[in-house]
Amino acid sequence: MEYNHQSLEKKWQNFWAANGTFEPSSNTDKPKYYVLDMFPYPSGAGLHVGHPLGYIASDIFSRYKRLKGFNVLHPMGYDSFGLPAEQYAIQTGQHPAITTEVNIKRYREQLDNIGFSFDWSREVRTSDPKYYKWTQWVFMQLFNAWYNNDADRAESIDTLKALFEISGTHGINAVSDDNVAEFTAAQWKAFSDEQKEAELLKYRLAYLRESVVNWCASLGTVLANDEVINGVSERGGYPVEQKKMMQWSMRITAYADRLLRGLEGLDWPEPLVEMQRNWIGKSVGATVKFPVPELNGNIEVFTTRVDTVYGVSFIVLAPEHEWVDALTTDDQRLEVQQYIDKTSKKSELDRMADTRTVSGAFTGAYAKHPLTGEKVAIWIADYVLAGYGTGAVMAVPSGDQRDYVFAKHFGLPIIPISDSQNITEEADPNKEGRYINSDFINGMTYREAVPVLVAKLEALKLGKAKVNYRMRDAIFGRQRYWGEPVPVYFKDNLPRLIKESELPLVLPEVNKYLPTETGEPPLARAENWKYQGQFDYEWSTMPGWAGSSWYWFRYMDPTNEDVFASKQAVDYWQSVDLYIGGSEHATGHLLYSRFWNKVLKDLGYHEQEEPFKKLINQGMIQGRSSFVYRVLDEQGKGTNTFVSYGLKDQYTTNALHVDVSIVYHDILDTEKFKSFRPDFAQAEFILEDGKYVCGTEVEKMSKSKFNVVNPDDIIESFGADTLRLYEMFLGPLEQSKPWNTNGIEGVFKFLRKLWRLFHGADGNFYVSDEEPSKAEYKSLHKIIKKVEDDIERFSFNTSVSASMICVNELIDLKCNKRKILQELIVVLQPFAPHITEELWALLGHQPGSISFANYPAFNPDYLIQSEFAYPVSINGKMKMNLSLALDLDKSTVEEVVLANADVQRYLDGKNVKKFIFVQGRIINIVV
RNA sequence: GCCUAGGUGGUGGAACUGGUAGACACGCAGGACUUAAAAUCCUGUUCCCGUUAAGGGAGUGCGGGUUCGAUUCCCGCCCUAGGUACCA
Repeated sequence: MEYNHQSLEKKWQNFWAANGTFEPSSNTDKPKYYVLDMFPYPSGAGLHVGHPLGYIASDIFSRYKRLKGFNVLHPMGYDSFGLPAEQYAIQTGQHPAITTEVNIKRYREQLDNIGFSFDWSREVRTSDPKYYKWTQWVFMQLFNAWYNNDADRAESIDTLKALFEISGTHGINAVSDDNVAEFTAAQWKAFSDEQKEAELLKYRLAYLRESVVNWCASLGTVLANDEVINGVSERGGYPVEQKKMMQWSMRITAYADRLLRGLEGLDWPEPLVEMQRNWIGKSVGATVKFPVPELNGNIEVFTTRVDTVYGVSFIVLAPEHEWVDALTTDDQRLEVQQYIDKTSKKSELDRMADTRTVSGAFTGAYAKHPLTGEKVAIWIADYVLAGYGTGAVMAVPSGDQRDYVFAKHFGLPIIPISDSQNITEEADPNKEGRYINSDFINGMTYREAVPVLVAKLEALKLGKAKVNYRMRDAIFGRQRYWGEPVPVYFKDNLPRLIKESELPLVLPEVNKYLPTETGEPPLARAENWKYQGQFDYEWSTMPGWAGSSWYWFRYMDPTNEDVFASKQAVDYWQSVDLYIGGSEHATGHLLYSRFWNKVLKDLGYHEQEEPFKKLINQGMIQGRSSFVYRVLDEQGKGTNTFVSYGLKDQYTTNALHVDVSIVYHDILDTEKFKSFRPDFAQAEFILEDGKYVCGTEVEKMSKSKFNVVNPDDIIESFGADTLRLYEMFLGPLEQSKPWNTNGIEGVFKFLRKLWRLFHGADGNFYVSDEEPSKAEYKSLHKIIKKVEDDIERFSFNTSVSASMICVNELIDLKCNKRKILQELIVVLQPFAPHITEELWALLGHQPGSISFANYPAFNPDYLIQSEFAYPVSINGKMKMNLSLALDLDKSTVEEVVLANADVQRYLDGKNVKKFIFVQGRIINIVV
């Protein structure tokens, strides 16, 4: 029988599904291993060939781990709440649940074709009420928690209430809103229920408060910072403006430092760790207060260079700073007001694009320098951001380039503060010299000055050491329909949780998926949707990241109706050992997941500080578009003639995308092209060498560019095993690369050769029971070692190459020996599961048992010593590698050395006096 | 600007801690089989010189350095991709 991938692959996919082959055993002594993929949003376009890249890699690793004796959890599901389904609903009136269901079905079919070892019995969908019941439950845990800085962990809100009962706010060290009240235990007890709730809300990890948000009018919703790219929405690219709104937020800033520290122990790609570090943006410095006698208060600034405080020659406030109005003198009022008007009109984009122009306005007011007592002018300028630090900076023109430019532009003093500064052209922020013009720190170095200054400011109560973070609390509400309802109702204008027993709070039906006429979110349209028939529910829904911020727990125990996952399951599976997904989630999903994981840990639901131990970012697969060149006539109109790529420069042409499915090795199938579009039916071609050559370009895969390659088509022609191997063979997993079907025949041939190795010319299966030769064992054990090493370091492209070499060698040796092939197919099983299952069964093993066979043990004795290169030193210092010459068993050590040209050259005729051996190897040569 | 990754044949890419650069595959060229084509198999394929060959020279973005030996390590520069940006 010839290699028939179509029947063979279907057969095994059905077998695996029918037998639940990949459900991990619940009762086992095997060590556990949890392999997770970032679950997809099921979009209407279906999968293209780029989507499964990471899934194939994780599947190879999962299968490999099973062969290595692990109890592997490898689940899959759908992140099925999201904007596209809702946009579609708005346009068509179709309920998003229906669209989602259809899309999921299509995804599932496509995924099934590839032969993954997912345990589908554990599938989760974030839009399923049985699932989002627990997303709502997690929200409740966050609502019912506060962050105790002294314990450095979240605690139940009940412990905070208890502390208030005993001593009021005295001694509380919590992460909270800025505007918390101070009160005694007696005052607390005297508070009304509403007052207490209002106060507690300022401490909860999930809280409601008025905040400046990224409002996207086109999408009709607010967006988190990571959903805004360059001032426009990540989805759709619509403009985003700043707006004050009552919003649900998550107090992720409470975890800033733990999120930062936790990065150190993770086996994650360095760029990704770096991205999270930058996002958290820790800066260590100090706050300094500049008294303003007129207002009977202080302007507080944050600085990382408190040592430059004597170089302060003015203060700059953000135009939005709350004191600007009160500070501005009557003389300056007009100018200040004009400046504020001007900057507030600038969009976020303009403000960023325009970083070169210096602008600002003087308020007319002065503050007192905290140490010298001198008058310091107060300015406003839009280079100071209201949202970072205190929204005010102390300007040190000699040490900060922006302050320098500003001072030069407005003619403000520039005070040098260090004997090593050169400030004739620009600011000089170096920390090398000793201070000048700096009163009591004159002559000190940077290291000496900082602690003394901080101590002095603290003694004066005009400053203290402070750590600042760039990360903001995460906005949690979305004014959209297709998301988890927030399990909250309003009583006396204050949010209250519904009871746990009332979960899930099911998404109500609405007549339209748009905001109401009064601008309320779509959920406000739901009729008779009131808690206990009288209280309004929260109308905003949770953001897209809610459901994905804890889903790895649900896979551990997906059908449990009593808890999000049983204690037993959580204790067993612990956390994800290997997580594979794209790096685009660096500052969104991966940060929020770590946050929720830590909260759930603090509240005692599990014991893992981090959810994902090892992370791999697979690269993106781009499309490779093909072009034809239409000749234009003298009026610039398109003719019916198309010129081949190599000759196009002789004509005036315009390039048109042509469907990649009618192009083979960049040669256009001109007949198919004629039926590609009706107006091409009469097309004529100017050929080169009798062929029409297409131009190519690497672009994003998209329908409009006709460069989408559907995995189903590849599987139809070449099979799932070929697709899997080829995706891996394409290059390093982490690297982004364009899809190019051109090379796929190479791996297809490889599988066919493997098949033919077991089959005689008559097409019958045939293996020999003869004892394999030394050379045959060598081939086998080379691949065992190579593939094992490569899988462990996720170098799948090289393991595929090694497999090809091995099969070629066995073909040259005409080896069809049972002992060799049996182990070879186990090694190949993770990559090409279908063909190997078939061969395994043909060898007489129980069907399906290959998935849990033992990975063959590597035996170094089968390899000659030359395979082990090792370094050798000469006279104890020089290192060289003797791998080349040790091939011959008969060689004496002298012969070995003399056979190596490099060694000879180095020895340069000198006599070898002595060889130093350790464990039968030369490690040193003395001359 | 800053951070991170990378730059190797016609193409995708190998070379794991410095040790025969270009594995493996695609493509291309030639050959076998065939009336022919497809499929399959075999041979060759970094570039330059050498009629073939033997042989020689150059070569991993550019310029230096360390080393017996550098794609690999160090210094300076150029380019590409991703991230980030008045963050005080």
